[in-house]
Amino acid sequence: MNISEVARETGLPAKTIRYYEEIGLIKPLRDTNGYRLFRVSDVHKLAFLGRSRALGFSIEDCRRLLALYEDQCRASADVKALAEEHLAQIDGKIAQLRSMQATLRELVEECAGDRRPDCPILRDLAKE
Amino acid sequence: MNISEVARETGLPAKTIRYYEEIGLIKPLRDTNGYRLFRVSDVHKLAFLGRSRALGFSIEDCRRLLALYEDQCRASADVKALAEEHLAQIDGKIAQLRSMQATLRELVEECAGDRRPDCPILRDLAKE
DNA sequence: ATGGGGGTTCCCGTTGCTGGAGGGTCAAGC
DNA sequence: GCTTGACCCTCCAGCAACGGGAACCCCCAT
Repeated sequence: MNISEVARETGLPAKTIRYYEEIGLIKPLRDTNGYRLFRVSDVHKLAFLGRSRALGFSIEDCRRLLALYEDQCRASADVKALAEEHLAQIDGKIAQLRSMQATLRELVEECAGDRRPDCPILRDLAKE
Repeated sequence: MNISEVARETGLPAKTIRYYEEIGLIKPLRDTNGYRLFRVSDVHKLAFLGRSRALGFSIEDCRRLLALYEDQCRASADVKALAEEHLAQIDGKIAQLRSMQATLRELVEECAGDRRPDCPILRDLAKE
């Protein structure tokens, strides 16, 4: 399988697939002409990576997840720990965004949004 | 005022202040020895930037907000539009994070987290 | 032979800084 | 006058996770 076919199957851009090879996440074979040659297992790994990334795991986390996936002797506790840590970070980010959202919503509601220069949003940003 | 004093007052790292000058957000004076010399208005702008950034506005948005702030003839509608657009992006990000959070929470709950290799998290990431 | 649609590498740009190297400046103490 | 330490300066590299584009190779059909 060549790269564009793999891209179609996994939904990942070819650029991303090349990048994943560059950083050692996959190691496709090479054809005599220099083209990458993907095995089914490579495609499988790429799909795994795509789903891990879609859940917001960092590349380094994905690397660890992939290693655990390939290790038949893994302990599910290790996977769970990784996922829980990531979940905690997501929780934190959501909290932060919600705080911004709340503040902004208030300010936007207070703002007349007309031609006059007076604006509670700017006033808040400039306060003190 | 020199940079470390401004850093203390605004809560921004000196590096960040230099960076903001580099990209043209502020234009402090220079002392004869080459040191930056900050006016009260510079400090004020930096505080404004700090609060805008804390609300999640991008640097370019901050630049626009600052321009609106300085423009006595601005229309509050312009500020409101900017804020609403940003708010919409925050809403989108929260939605995305919540979807990740929901999926991850489910998977984490299903996972035994013991020494056995069987793991629903990995199974989900590898599915199909 | 030529054209079009693959593939390849390499390098720069993104966002918003942060860290560090290498060097000038200033105020205090001896 | 000299040193020491705490400032300040500029410039360069790097982070995450790619994306865009140049310059070039390869293969197949007409």
